[in-house]
Amino acid sequence: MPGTRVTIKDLAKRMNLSVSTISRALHNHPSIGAETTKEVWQLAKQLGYFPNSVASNLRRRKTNMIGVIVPRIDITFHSYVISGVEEVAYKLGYNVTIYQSRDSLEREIAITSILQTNMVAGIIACLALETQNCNHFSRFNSLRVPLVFYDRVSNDLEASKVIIDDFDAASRVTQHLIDTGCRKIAHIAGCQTTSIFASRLEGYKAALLRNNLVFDPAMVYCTTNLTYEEGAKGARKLLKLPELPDGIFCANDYTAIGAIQAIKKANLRIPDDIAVAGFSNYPVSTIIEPALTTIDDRAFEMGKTAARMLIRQIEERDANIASETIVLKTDLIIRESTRREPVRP
Amino acid sequence: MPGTRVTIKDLAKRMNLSVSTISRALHNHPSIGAETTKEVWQLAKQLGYFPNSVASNLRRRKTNMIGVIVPRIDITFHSYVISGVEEVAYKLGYNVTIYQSRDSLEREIAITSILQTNMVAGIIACLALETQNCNHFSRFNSLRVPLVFYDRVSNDLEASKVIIDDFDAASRVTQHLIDTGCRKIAHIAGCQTTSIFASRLEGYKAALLRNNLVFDPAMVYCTTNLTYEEGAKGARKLLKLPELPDGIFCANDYTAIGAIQAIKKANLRIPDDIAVAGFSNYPVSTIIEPALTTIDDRAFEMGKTAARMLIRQIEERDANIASETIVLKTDLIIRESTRREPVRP
DNA sequence: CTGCAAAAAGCAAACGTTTGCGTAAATATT
DNA sequence: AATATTTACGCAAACGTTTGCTTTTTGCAG
Repeated sequence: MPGTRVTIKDLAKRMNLSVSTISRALHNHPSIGAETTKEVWQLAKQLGYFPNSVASNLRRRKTNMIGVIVPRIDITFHSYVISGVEEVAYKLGYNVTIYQSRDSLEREIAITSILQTNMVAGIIACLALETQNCNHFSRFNSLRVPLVFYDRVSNDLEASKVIIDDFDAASRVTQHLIDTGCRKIAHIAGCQTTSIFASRLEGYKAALLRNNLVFDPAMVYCTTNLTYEEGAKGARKLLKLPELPDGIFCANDYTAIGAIQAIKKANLRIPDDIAVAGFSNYPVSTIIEPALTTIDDRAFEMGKTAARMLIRQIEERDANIASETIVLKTDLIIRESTRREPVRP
Repeated sequence: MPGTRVTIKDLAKRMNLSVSTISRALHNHPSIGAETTKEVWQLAKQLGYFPNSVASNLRRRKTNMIGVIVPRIDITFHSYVISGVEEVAYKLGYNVTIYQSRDSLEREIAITSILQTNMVAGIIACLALETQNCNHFSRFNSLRVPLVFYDRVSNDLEASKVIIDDFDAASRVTQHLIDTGCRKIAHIAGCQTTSIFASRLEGYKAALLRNNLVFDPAMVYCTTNLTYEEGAKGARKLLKLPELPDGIFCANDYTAIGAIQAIKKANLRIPDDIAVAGFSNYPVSTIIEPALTTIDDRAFEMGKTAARMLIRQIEERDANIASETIVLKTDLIIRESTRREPVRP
């Protein structure tokens, strides 16, 4: 950034003061006279002085940059999280720099190096699907850079987490399906090496067992990426089963919507023939017909919480805070896709 | 970032070389012996050395940080743009820092100050709705920080732009509606102080006139924020007109979807009674029923283009590139919401 | 051996702040 | 009036790199 930037030195020369005095004045340090301080501020404004934060960062040996690693920015969930992070970061004087792992472990590792090089003050991350172990994050422990995971978290690493109770949420959705009369409930599941998706499967299982329903592995369709297409594919497969399911719990809203479209194309009624529930409460879940029953996963809230937690850890680093885990409450949002009419005789 | 970071000095001491030699070796400078260079790299890896980019940035007087200002991250369009920006920035060795103006001028101004303080290498921005004049961006001209606007751009400022031809796109959609037999076409318009939305209105008008259809101001419903709710509200209002429209062109997909839902609630058929077209080609436009005819605005492409353009300007700054404008091609995507059956006799 | 060019490495300043410590003048305390 | 205290400011080093210039070392022809 060339072009002639005005620096503290320029102000010092102009006022016949030392740079240290200027610096202190600009920070309203008490040891500088009120009059002087005022004049410095005036001149600074007049000359269009802007502090150079990279110099400041170097000297102070810390930045106020928060590094965020998301799988993909353009997935609704993550864009909401980022929005929340940016919101609180901005208010507390932090900057946010963003990287997409695109669910690639290799890229995630490269990003951690970049973050270290850039001296970020703290990190918020959602693990890539490919990521099994988190050695590449462990360096931040020794560097004393706080680290907060959200949603897809690591258990083999000392770090803070903001999550929802996927097991509980999944179990509640499933229970809801049972309550509306479903007896043969299928599940379109996410990548089972990722704990949140494994938990959703477990929650589903638990609800079945709790209600004395059999758990049939054939009723579970596993996908790696939870897209519309995968949802539709899963539904088509489930519809070919000898015994048709009367309810489907999908691991996210995208697959649920794909499933709904496939089911409608097969000329089956939702929810009368098959009830469908999703997970995340994306805006699109109110657009699809019938509107989708789903779990609100509090994405924006999750971003804000992660940022607040991280910043607290950054600022109280001396206090040596133990890592903490926050579990956000989720809401079951009931809409038409599971609102079964009482069967007419 | 305390914790003991290993620096160039540490390497120098360990190898009995000067820091300058180490620095040059790490940059594979030819004036350092091949053997030495190799050993330096080895030791660096062994000791876990990572360059400190803030020191480097200070010395080189430039960063490789690209500042991005978006109205909101969680709007589909912008999240795609950001994704594109991040994608090319990552590949070319740049970092991306993101700020939301939330369509507030005040906040946008504050953000420009932050960016200056942070010595960003270049800026990509989409103007806030509130922004009428761009004085707060002009400082980057004198600082010689390249600036690329996308989508909502400023005309009263020397800066590069990546846009689509809103007038042309709108005119094509409207023509399409006319071609399918619509004769009384309404328009749900965006904030008219924003040029892209004004252009869309103009394009709509132009298509009408070109086809000898009257332009009726009563057929235009203006909104400030193009939300689902506003779309529904606009549609309800249009449905109360003495003469019902037989087609509606909406300034974006959100309003189009709101309109579709309102029209369906009013028990009118789409497209038979009223055809509806949107703008942006959000994923949700394939979810709504009937699927929405719309303009693909190439959001991801726009982000990539803006980033490439910006980085070129950053790196060829000496060349003193004049600001340039790139107009991306748009596609008219025809779906069920305008696909009228030939009227049966 | 000498001289000389090329190769390899070192010196030291600079980037713009921050900050511990020191000091002079102004004020307060006996 | 002499000492102690406070107030207001300056000095200079440091943060970790980069880089123009200088110096040393090496290789080699004369």
